[in-house]
Amino acid sequence: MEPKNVEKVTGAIADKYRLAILMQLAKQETMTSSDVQEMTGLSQPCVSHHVKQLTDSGLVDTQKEGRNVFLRLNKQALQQLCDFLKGLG
Amino acid sequence: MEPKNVEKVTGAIADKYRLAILMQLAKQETMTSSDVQEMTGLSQPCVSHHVKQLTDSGLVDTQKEGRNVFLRLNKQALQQLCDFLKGLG
DNA sequence: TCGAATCATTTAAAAGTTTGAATGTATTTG
DNA sequence: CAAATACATTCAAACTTTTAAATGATTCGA
Repeated sequence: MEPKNVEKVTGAIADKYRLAILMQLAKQETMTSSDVQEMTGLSQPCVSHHVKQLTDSGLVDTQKEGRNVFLRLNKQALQQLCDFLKGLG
Repeated sequence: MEPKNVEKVTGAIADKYRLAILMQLAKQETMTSSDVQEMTGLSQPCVSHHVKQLTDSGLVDTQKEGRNVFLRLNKQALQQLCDFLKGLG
């Protein structure tokens, strides 16, 4: 993984709410933006913004079905970050 | 590693200059703040600020010798972050 | 001891992030 | 079709981070 991408991915993780989303997706496989809204208590536009950061970073994939957007962890992206960190240590 | 700490550590990584410092420490074992200043071209106070973020996060240990501060990667902290990420994926 | 070197802190400006209200689009339900 | 639901986008305010100038402390060398 390129440093520029590491910067982006770690930046995506480095937020209370986004980390909570990632942790929930680790337990739960998928959730919708509405689920996130309920879980966090954030406004819908704010959730939309956080979800965008997660998808832009590659950590989360989305799949639109009807009105809903389903989020899913991208385990490969996580693995790639892990590999980069191992390369450092 | 606690989520709160993950947030802090990933936040410490998520910067161009701080990531460059970490990558250099992966190659070079130790460097001083002056070395960082030279490497990055940043002002001395700015370097001091970034180094503080890295040490506060636990990713970097410092050792003062005379006028110099020697930086060193904390591999255990890196490993702990890695373990957390593995737990997600 | 004097001057230079290394680093920390304070302060303030510039840049970036986070947030929600308002609004818009698309989809489902009655 | 009208109303409701799910989500995106635009905008502006609040907040945080990044940056360097100014200053101060400590250490080393001549």
